[in-house]
Amino acid sequence: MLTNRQLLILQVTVDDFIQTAQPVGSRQLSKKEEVPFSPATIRNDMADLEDLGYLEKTHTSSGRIPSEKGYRFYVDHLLTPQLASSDDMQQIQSVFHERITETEQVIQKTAMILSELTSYTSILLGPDVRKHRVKRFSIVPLTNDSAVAIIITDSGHVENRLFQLPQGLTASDIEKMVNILNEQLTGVHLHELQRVLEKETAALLKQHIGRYGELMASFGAAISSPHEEKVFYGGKSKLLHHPEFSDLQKARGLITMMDQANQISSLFSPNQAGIHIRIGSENNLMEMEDCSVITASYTIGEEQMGSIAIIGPTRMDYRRVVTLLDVMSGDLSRELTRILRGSR
Amino acid sequence: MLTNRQLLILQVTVDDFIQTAQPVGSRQLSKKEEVPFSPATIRNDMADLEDLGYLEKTHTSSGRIPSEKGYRFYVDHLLTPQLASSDDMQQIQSVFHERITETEQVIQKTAMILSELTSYTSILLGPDVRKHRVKRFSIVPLTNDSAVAIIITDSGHVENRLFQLPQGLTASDIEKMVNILNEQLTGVHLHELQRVLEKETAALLKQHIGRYGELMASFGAAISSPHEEKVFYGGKSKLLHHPEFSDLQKARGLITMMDQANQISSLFSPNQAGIHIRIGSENNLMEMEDCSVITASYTIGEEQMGSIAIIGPTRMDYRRVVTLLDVMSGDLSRELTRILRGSR
DNA sequence: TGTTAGCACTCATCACTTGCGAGTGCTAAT
DNA sequence: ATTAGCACTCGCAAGTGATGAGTGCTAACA
Repeated sequence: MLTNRQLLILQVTVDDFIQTAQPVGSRQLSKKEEVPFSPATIRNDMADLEDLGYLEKTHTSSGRIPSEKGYRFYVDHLLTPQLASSDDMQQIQSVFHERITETEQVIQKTAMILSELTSYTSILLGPDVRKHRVKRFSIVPLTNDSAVAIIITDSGHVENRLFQLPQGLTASDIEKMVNILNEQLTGVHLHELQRVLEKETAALLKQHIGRYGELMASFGAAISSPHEEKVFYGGKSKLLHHPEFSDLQKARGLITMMDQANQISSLFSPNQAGIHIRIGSENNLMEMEDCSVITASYTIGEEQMGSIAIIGPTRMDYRRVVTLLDVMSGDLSRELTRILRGSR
Repeated sequence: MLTNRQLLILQVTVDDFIQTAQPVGSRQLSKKEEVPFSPATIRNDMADLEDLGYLEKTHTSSGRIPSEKGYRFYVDHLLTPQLASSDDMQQIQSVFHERITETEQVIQKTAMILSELTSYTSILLGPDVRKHRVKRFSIVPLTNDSAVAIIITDSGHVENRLFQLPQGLTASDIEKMVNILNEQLTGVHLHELQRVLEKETAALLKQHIGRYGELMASFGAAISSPHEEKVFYGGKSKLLHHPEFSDLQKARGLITMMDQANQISSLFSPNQAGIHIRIGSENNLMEMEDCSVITASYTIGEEQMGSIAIIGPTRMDYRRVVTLLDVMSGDLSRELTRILRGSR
């Protein structure tokens, strides 16, 4: 069990390192008002903390830096909550001042502001489309042999797909088809779409539509091609301004990773409410060794919709980021809910 | 006027520098088969080329590197055309093998392949939506007081906007409105939409729809909020692998620039057909001092739709990139045209 | 007259040394 | 239990010298 003094020293050490990015020495610490002990005393405690695995040295005679375990302890036990400054609050509110005409636009802007406020990189996972329900189907023929299928969801999201029309399909065929689709598929989850279409709706279509086989081949494929979560970034370059990435190797690795959307999703805990912190190797990604990820999620109504994350160096300002994320995810949820569930 | 030997030496120097990224010395050049002259002769010619501004030295006793003027001359006069390798052709074709269900998807994939083939960064400007014409309007109410407006263009592109519904608007009001919009606005260019809506359609709507004022305030704003060209990147991180950007400053500058979409458009010549090359400072952008941009454009039918660009170091493999861009832009145009204009 | 060999000179780069300073661990005194 | 003192460690920056690739110039050569 750690003594009070050890707790204090650990906290101050982490705080100091987060601010300066320099190894923290005992002399330096003892100068601070909060630490009324001599360098020697501090050294002893630091040595203990090192033995316990909370601190590390970069070389035999350097100051200490927090280990991953140190950060973990700091985050779990030493992080005192904090109110967002009114300045920050104002910035956050500004996202919602303009008239909202597109959900994506709001999310993109949220990403930007977050990265601006934190000086780290933000990632927003767009609404998980597969959870949305079909509100309306529509098919618009473009040429003799191609058309675009449009799905509007109850969340106001619009998906569209090109598909080929078989020769000789009439306008009334299409009208019939749209009617059937709307009757049968309204209210179905997008991820259920393919299943329901094949098992239930197919038979009905077959009865009423000419050239059923060809039509379903291209339409079915178009409709069920994956509905993906979009990924929005804010301030990709922000990370590069922190000293831990002045190593070109690491910088490259990070940028490359961010370009590969598939890796990104592994950074998000699968949809738990609340704020989660993953430190360094806890991300299970080589490129993220020196990074921490803090995630939150936003909701529409009661339903979990998407996630917000901030990526920063392990030496990031956890306290500030946690508060900002907390406020931001709350406001975003409230605003989206207001618009899309206002009154039914 | 340059002698034949000087032309040769300039060409070989640029070629060599493009390959090695190292200043080219006279001894080194004289070893090549294509250059049957002694180092001393080469030195004399190089000195002349330097006086003329085509070559530069990094320091008093280093080899020569091409100046911007040197690259410009090389690109304008010494670049012999080249056929794409069948390997490259195959890769390019692969973009179109899958069934195409979304234009954006094809463009995104094009961006990826291009950057993969060149090892530079590619930028594709999506279709310039403002040039498209309205094919169909649709409005889907979400809740009592919000709805989503959908515009389908003749190119199969779908735009959607959220807007507020005034209290007490009936379903039949909306139906009427959609009918009027479709009658009046079909065939109108998207960039003309706001004008036509205000000048011509507004009067008609006013006659038939209750709560006209409130409705038009939110609907009009939603519809006319900018229809932007989307920007697609391929291989943002690719640039960082070239030695000219091992300087963190420059790398940061580039990545930051790429995050600011508004700067990007300035890299594209305003919609000229054919292939254009801008070298270093010709881009009028500080961050791009050490970069060249090669642009081409793609069309749907006869109409200029969007642009393709490759960003590489000034020391980029111009010949290869030009051929690849040429082939790719042609294929992309052909494929998009086939799908969207197949038969009317 | 155009080309080439020879030579003195320049400059970046790398390995090596050295001094400095911040920091440590240990021991003995308080 | 805490602190002062001291010898020791190590990273870092500045300085040194050797190396080699490259140059400009001049004189010889075909």
